[in-house]
Amino acid sequence: MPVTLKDVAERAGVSRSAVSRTFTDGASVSTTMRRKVEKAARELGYSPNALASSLTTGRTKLIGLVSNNFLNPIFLQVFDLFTRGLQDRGLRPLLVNLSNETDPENSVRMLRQYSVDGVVVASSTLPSDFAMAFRDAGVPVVHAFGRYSSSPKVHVVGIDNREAGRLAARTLVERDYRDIAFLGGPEIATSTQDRFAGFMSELAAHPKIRVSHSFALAYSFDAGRQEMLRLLKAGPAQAYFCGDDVLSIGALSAIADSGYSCPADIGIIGLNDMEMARWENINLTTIHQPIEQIVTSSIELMLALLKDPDRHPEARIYSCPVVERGTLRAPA
Amino acid sequence: MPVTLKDVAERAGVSRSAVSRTFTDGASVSTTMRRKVEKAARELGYSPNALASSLTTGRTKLIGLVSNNFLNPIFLQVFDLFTRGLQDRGLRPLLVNLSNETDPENSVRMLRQYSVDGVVVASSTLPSDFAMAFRDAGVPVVHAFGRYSSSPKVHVVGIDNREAGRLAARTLVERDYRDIAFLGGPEIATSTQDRFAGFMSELAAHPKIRVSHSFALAYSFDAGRQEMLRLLKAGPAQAYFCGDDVLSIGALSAIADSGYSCPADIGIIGLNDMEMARWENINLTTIHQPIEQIVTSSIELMLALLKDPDRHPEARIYSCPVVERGTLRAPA
DNA sequence: CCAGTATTTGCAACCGGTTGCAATTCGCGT
DNA sequence: ACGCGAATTGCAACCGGTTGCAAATACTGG
Repeated sequence: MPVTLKDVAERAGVSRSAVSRTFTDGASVSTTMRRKVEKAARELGYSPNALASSLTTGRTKLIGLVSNNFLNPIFLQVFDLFTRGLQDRGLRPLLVNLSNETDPENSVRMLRQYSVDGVVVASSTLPSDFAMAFRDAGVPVVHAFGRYSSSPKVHVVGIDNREAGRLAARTLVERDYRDIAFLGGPEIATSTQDRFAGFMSELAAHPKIRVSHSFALAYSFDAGRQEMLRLLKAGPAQAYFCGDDVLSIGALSAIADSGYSCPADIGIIGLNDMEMARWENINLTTIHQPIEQIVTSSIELMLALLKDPDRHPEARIYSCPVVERGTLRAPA
Repeated sequence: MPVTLKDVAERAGVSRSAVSRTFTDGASVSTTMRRKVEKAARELGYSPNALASSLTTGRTKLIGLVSNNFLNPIFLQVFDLFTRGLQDRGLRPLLVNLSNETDPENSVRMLRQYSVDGVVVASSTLPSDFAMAFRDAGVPVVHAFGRYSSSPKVHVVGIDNREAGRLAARTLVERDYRDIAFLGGPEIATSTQDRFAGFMSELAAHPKIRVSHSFALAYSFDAGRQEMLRLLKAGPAQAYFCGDDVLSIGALSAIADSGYSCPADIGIIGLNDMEMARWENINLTTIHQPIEQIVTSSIELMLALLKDPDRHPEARIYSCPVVERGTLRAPA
């Protein structure tokens, strides 16, 4: 049923190589030949089989897009930007959902079976083992939203989560909160670990300020709400740095339900600045994560990596401004 | 670098066919042989090249997942469920973002180049031409969230948007609203057209009720907010059926900002029941779209279609209950 | 018009697998 | 130990392309 190279060759009365060459740019074909072949191809509705050609060229133009955060609203933008950016450059995203997968091996095997040219791991919670497993399998890999390190083992694009933690702490201190807390995401998420570490390190310089911390079970509305309900019962702090925006919104809903008011009684600062954070009914003060830059940069890095797979691992880190909205009181 | 069938065959001292057979189930291999081959394969770290095999078998297990709604929060669940569901069945989603694509031909060509086994179009706004273009190219296709028809031209899974429009109208009437309106999504979206038609047809039976309508430019927060601001200035109705949840939330924010209150002054009912609708700070009364059923059913239908591509087109329609929350006053 | 070089074309082998067919080996009954 | 059918194995062709190489053709200047 599908029309192949051979069909076109026969119809045009030329060799198969000739047809192949008119469809690969940079090959030597005369204009006469090209016209003949294109005519035949058009008449037959031929388009070359990308997979078959990948066999000899060794490139599929397939890029594995691996994540485990499918339910976090931040990923709307991430997926939109990745899919658009990749296909604008002639690459195709092959999606892998890791939601309940712990072993990198399976994904590595699967993506190698489909001989992807490269893999983008998009997750702030996966340990770097995941990305390294791909690297070790010889597949170019970029870890977007990955853990920052001064001597990265794989290519990383994202933010410095420790710095973000420090920034959150500074922001709360500036606003004269004296009893503050970290409400983290799951403790195994590298982003939570780093944000926590940064938060604490900044506060080490302020011994007068009371600091506490706890962790929610997931980066989700329900987990944030539940943890905040618990904290409210036990006696809440004056302000919280929440692990991310969804968590913050869960916390906000708990606060409202318990008869407290934000920011009058309790302040909240989130992280991500996802679309919903600016919705007036939410209006969350938060640290902006430059999604677009991160995605664009990841794609560019991937492109460079496809050209030169042995590039030395590199960390591309973008800075995060605080976005002032309505869940923190004004600076002193 | 990558290890192939031949390498394994040589190491195990057997023919290439033998190796191939131990990796395709249903083939005749003795236990001795299988063990030998598996040992060699393990030692070499071999895993078969899915794309190469697709050349002869004619199946890639690749499924094109095509959409243009990447920024609508409802798609978090849609993508999560699709990717999980497909990969649980050994299929791989190849993502296509149609956001600024109007011509089906490009996508058809591209997906044929990658010889996908089937295509799922997931969109409530695309006209059915899109799905039909795939069908015409001989690719099994399911249109999830597509337009309902009693004699569908392609396989459709979703809701009956006209019925949803009628349900919305009934719900508003029951609550004794006498001046009501439809605030639709983009007028070219089939879902908006159908919801509008249903809404109006139900109200035809209530000549006493005042009805008006207008359309936002997109299914988005900003479009909803902007259109509602305009309506508020011109003199609003008592209650609105909004095209979908994001639109509703934009409208809510406009209402709050203009000093009105919901549901005291103006009632809102949305459609979709996306995750955020239940967030307490939003608490949107809405019509529930059974995402999980739709996705699961689409996948099952696709599986059936892969077995029997000539199956007669079928529409699978699921019903939508109203979810009572806080943006509509109580029934009379 | 011719030699000499530069382009264009086709042949055939190959990419990494699968599969029909015939040859071989196996298991079993006697 | 022998004969038989069933199960296993290898050969070789094929899937839809690409590409090195050599043959054929097209240009160039003298």
